[in-house]
Amino acid sequence: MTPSIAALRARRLPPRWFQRDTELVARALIGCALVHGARAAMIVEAEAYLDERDLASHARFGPTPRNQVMFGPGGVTYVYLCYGVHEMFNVVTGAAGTAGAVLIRAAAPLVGLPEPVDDAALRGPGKLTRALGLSRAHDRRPLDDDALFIARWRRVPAAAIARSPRIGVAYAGAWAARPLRFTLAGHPAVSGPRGKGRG
DNA sequence: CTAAGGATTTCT
DNA sequence: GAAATCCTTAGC
Repeated sequence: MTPSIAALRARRLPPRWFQRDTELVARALIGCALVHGARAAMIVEAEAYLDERDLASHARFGPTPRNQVMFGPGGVTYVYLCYGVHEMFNVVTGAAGTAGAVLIRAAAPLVGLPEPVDDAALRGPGKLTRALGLSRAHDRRPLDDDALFIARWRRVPAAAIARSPRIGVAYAGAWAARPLRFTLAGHPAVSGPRGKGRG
């Protein structure tokens, strides 16, 4: 079943939707559609990155030129380059003055993706941004934009969502173990460990 | 397993 | 300024 971009636009989530607790938003993003231009994909994996206390978060050093948007109000993008190679797409969360963002790590193809499309095409944060045509050019953009937004799509029951430690943050001490990664359990597009379920 | 790759942040 | 670090991926 493939939705139209127009139908997704009608279901667009407003800025206020993102201006809530980061962990709550990360979980609620599973099953939503990330839309850029004519391309859309269903989010199946997302990680919460919290405020200054979270030693895995970019916010851990306080506001800097790069991460400053994390300290503003939710509902805007935060895109940065990692390992000199990969663009990482995040959504800023929470109220102004409280740092927080959610990293979108994997999605399942919905519409408009360049062929061939398979589950691996958007599995992993770097591949996801490449497939959707997102880059740092899209940093700090409002998410209620006509061409870049997130829409309510599939309703996901609580039992279908798995929690696990975040990927690639082993340096963060005790924070590395916290279950701030949310996945659609067993979905083939989820990167790394796929959580509970048959897979 | 490791190299690539460029920017960010923290050090001297 | 210099050096270490980094929310990864593809390719030996």
